[in-house]
Amino acid sequence: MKEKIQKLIQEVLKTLDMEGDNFSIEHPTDFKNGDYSTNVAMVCAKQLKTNPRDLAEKIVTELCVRQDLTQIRKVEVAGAGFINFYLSREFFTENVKEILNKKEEWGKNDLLSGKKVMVEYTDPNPFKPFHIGHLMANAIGESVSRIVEFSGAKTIRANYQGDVGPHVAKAIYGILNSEEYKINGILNIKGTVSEVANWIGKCYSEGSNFYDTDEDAKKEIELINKAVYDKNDDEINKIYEWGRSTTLEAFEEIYKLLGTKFEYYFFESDMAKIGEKIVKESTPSVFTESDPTPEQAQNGQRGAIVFHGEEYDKKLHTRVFINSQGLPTYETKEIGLTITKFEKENPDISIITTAIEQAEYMKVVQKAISIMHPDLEKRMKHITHGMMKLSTGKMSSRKGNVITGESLLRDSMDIVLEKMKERDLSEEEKKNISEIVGVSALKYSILRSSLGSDIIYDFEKSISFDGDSGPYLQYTSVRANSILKKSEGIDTNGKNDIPENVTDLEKIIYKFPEVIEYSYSELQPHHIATYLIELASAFNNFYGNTQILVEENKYMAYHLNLIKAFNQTMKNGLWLLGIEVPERM
RNA sequence: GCCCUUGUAGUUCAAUGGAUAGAACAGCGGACUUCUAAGCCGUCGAUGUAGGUUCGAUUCCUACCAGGGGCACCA
Repeated sequence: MKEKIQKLIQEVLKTLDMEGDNFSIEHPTDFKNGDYSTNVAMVCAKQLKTNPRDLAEKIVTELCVRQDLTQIRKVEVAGAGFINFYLSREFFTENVKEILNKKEEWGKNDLLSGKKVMVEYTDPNPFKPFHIGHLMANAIGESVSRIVEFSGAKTIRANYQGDVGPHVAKAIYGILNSEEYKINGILNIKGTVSEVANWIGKCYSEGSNFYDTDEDAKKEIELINKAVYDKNDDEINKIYEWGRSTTLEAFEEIYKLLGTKFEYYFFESDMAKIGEKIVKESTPSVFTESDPTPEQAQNGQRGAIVFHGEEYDKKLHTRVFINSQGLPTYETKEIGLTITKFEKENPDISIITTAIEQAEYMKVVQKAISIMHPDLEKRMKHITHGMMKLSTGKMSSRKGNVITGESLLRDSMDIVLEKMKERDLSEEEKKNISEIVGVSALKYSILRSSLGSDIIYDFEKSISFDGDSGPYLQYTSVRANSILKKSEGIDTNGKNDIPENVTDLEKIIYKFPEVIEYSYSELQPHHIATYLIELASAFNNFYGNTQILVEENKYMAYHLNLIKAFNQTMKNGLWLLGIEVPERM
């Protein structure tokens, strides 16, 4: 429709002997001002030095003599010179039909058709807890993956995990010094995968404490680190393999709960070597070896291999890629990872999701890569998330543990279960619903605001499910489902009239595809979240003020179709946020 | 010190240079013996400060104030 109006205006401009393509067509915030609105007269009036309102009148007159104004009921000049378009009843009726036909396809676009997009997100580290930041990255990455998919791309989901490095050695040190291990080795560690993974996470933080406070422990951890790398100690190898696979398995359980499935798992241990080779080959052309400090020189060390970002863009800075001990840093691994992705899948776009602290660093790394491969510069995108802060200020979960991503999820689910106590549902059903709704409460809290900003997670409010929340959206859909189910046996013969008035609900539903396009172009899932709240609110208003399943409702057939169309839109929209809709709740 | 980023209602968030700055929560006030009240309706209430560009600025530019992040061998 937007394209159609745009074309119409351009034709009119031509007949009026004017030019201009920098005008915009948008939806007025208030329905009173029409369904579409353009500022073309205001933009053009300046060049012509005429009054914008007069010009607008002229354009409208010209528009109205045209034959192809189907689906437009009225065109009007308003305000400072806006031209407002009012869509006809037929347009909205057709739109409902279109949605019922398209079903899961409703809202898709072809902005990326034939393209391949790789999205990397979550990136937890084996041996460390899956914390809240990983939860955020997962929610965002999954949503972005789906938005990209809805735009016609083949989406490839990737996860990048740090399976070597000091954190692993700290965890192993913690395990070696734990009571449980001392008694009977790792076989003595009992519990579910998730419990064992939590225990390993605890060993990590204990090991980490020792590293910071105890010189002997620090030395020992450095030896373990080397042993992990060299694989020359049987006992350490055994613990390493066991710990790595246990924590990875625990992550999989969380992904399942969250509704994510990765095609690729990349590991730092593999990327280090690849990156190192690339960096060394590009020294000194891209990277430079800095002079060693006097201290380093005394130890017989060389300078670090660095990249001077500021030489290419003064907003960038210098970063070390290979340190003076000859070890590759994270930057180098990132290069290895990026190049590996392009070699394996050659995606048209490669999106990475990380915490916002990495924003400046990533710019430098991506600059270094684009100097070696100029064609990749425009294909790499980095999106970030802020920190999740808990408004209550509490740092431990209901069960008294440190708040990990998983404990936050479990708490959400527990509260939902509690709320459903009174509902007439089986225990099995309640459990399933509490999982879906608990995940939704969290995901929505993360996705409702724009990327990069911190999120204040209010336990009480987010789980209260009022208003601006995931469960509110789900509940709205469940109500729609419920009425559709009840209507199944009802005969709608003689109730096929189409109402003359168009509801706000219909005026919102048809915008869905535009919202997705916009959300994709900005890589911002929150536009969808905002839209769905508006949609749900319009539905609840309709539902609350319309008696549908009553004998005297002669619009029943249309109303039921409208509800179906709403429900399809809500379902597709929630899918884009990675949220499922329960049958009942 | 330099670079990036954010300041919107009591609180948590929206707003592709457009019309009367939109929600939710909290507060206050309603309706319903109707299809799920986790709902609906009404009401109170906000653009950090000072300039500039523009027909029009929450949005762009400059300065200041206040938060967050980053700036060489961590990830």
